[in-house]
Amino acid sequence: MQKHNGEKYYITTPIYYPSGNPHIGHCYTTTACDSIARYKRMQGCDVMFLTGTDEHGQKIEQKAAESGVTPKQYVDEKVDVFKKLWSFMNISYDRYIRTTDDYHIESVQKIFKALYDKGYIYKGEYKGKYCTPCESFWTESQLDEKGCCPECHRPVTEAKEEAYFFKMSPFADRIEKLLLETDYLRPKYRAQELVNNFIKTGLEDLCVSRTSFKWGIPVTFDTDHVVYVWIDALSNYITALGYDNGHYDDFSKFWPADVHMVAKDIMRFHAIIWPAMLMALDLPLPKHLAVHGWITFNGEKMSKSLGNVVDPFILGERYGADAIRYHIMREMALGGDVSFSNEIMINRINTDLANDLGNLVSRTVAMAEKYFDSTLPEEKQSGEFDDELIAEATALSEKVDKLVDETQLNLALAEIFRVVSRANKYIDETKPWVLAKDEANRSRLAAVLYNLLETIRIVSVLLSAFMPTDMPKIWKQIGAEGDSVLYDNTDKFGVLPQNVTVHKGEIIFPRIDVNKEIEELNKIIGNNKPAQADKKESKKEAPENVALIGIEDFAKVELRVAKITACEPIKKAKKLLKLTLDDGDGERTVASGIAKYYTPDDLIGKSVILVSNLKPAVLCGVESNGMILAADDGDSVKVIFVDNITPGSRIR
RNA sequence: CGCGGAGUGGAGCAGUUUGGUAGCUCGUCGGGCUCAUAACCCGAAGGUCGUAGGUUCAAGUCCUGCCUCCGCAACCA
Repeated sequence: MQKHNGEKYYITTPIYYPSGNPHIGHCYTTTACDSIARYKRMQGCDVMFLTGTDEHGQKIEQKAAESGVTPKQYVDEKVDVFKKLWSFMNISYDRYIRTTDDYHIESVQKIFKALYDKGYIYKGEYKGKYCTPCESFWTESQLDEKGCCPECHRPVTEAKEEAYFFKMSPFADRIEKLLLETDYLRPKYRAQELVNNFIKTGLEDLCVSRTSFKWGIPVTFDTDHVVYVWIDALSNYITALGYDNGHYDDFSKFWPADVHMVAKDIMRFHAIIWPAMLMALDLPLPKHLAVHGWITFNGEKMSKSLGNVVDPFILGERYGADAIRYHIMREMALGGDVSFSNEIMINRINTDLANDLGNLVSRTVAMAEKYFDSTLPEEKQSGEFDDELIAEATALSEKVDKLVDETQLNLALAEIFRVVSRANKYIDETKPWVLAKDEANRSRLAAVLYNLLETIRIVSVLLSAFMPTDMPKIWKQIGAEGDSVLYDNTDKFGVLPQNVTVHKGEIIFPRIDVNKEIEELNKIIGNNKPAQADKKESKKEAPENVALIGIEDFAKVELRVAKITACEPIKKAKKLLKLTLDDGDGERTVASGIAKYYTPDDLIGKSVILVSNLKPAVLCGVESNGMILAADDGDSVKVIFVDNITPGSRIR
């Protein structure tokens, strides 16, 4: 049992990018933080729980333009949706930061200037391709086969601009130590990967300003520039406390943060860039970075573009916000991904909440009502099995404390439900319905029911951090109120009055009919057929979506027959083969992503169709001059061979 | 040989640090109970712990090779 008298505790979610509506993934991070925040408050901590939205950037600018509103109007609308969801999910954030808030803007400008004055920020030039929807710069070589964004496969725009850069290299050693030698990163096993990929290879300086769009925080001393995402977004964790602004005055109290919780896709920024920024500012580092995986839907990564986003509003409406909160926290282990499906969720709700916990409350309260007219008599008689139940119940809070501190919420919930199971077993052991048959057992029966009510009290108080809406309903039924529902009494037994009165009420977690429910959900959501089927279909449909072109467009592509004279794998690449071709005029080198399907021996001596006027590109260190044609059905790739014709022949 | 992680009963996972009866949840089958939301409790079946070697009295656990999968990085011109 931990008791904290006003000790500070600072926990944050990332600030979310409101270019679309929130989904179940946002819900996970936020409810996990909320549960920890609530738990810490129960323990007596002075908690600051921060969430918010990251509202700048080109993508927002464009989305707004598409909708015919100003960027500010656009984000205002989205922020409303986020806040509505958090209210719906019963999220108890203490502060909500928007990067468009005046005080944040003020701080960011000061931080930028401070870093510049210290010499950590300098002016340089940025060259690259920019994908607006993904808000990402790519180098030429990173683009996909169509020259589009490697993530979303939409067109990119050429970008070359004057930009400010943040020097990362001075902090490399300290960051490496932070990752490898401290318990900053959770889970730790990702540290090695980060160090090898980003630090050992030399930390590249970070581009921290842009001139290509306007929707951002202006750099005060060079107003053509706006601050690019890093310094704007990451610094929210300190500006929200009042760092370098007069709006709040909590920085000295709450910084450093106890936990930043993030999903693995932004781990890198929080594991490397954010510490570097803090080091540059001479500020203490946060204590922990808790990284969780993704919620995958029927095995597919959830993403807006794939259209398999689970709408938390729909689910919450059907099963209750607490059931959703419980499910995602019970399933998600620190670090790993978790597969989400309606079936898994409904089963989880049925087994744990309806069968085990809900039914435990229901049968206990029903017996108290039936045998004692709802009010237990004062006289109790202890007996066999009591000690074990009491020992497990009173030992629970200490275990949960530890696991919450380690941000292992799934394990904390498992511990709690172990005690729920123990209580159900206790009923079988003590057989109250048998005791009830003989008036002589009256005081023993009373003790059994009292022990059950106490166990339920302890369990439900600890669970109230995770399920804040439904646990008070249980308290009402078991007659718990006031001090008895305090965290401080979760390690004590005998807190409820001896003559406690129960109030039989509605079923708190109704059982859900799995088949019926899934059917209805599918009707509502509509598009969640098995992911495999979807994939195949969309691939087949793709050609129909391509716009018609005229012959003049086709004429731009020069196709020729070329003979493969030599072929070897490219060392650094998994998918690439380096082909040496005779195109009729001479030799050229082409890299082709067919290493999975062909060996060099399969290819040497054969003739293929070459796109001969393709711009050269460097792939894995090999300059590729053109591409060869191959058919791709998603599962395999077949190169198109041409027999018995002279290399260099035009194809029309 | 780019870096890292993982392969354990039908499914999902622990256990590997500090070798010594292979454990949990769900599912399946059988039994018990009837207070309860057809819920609860007990029991059983089912694993040569990816593979081939090695160290050892003893290996899921340590060592080596190989196979497969995943993540990151890097490329499917």
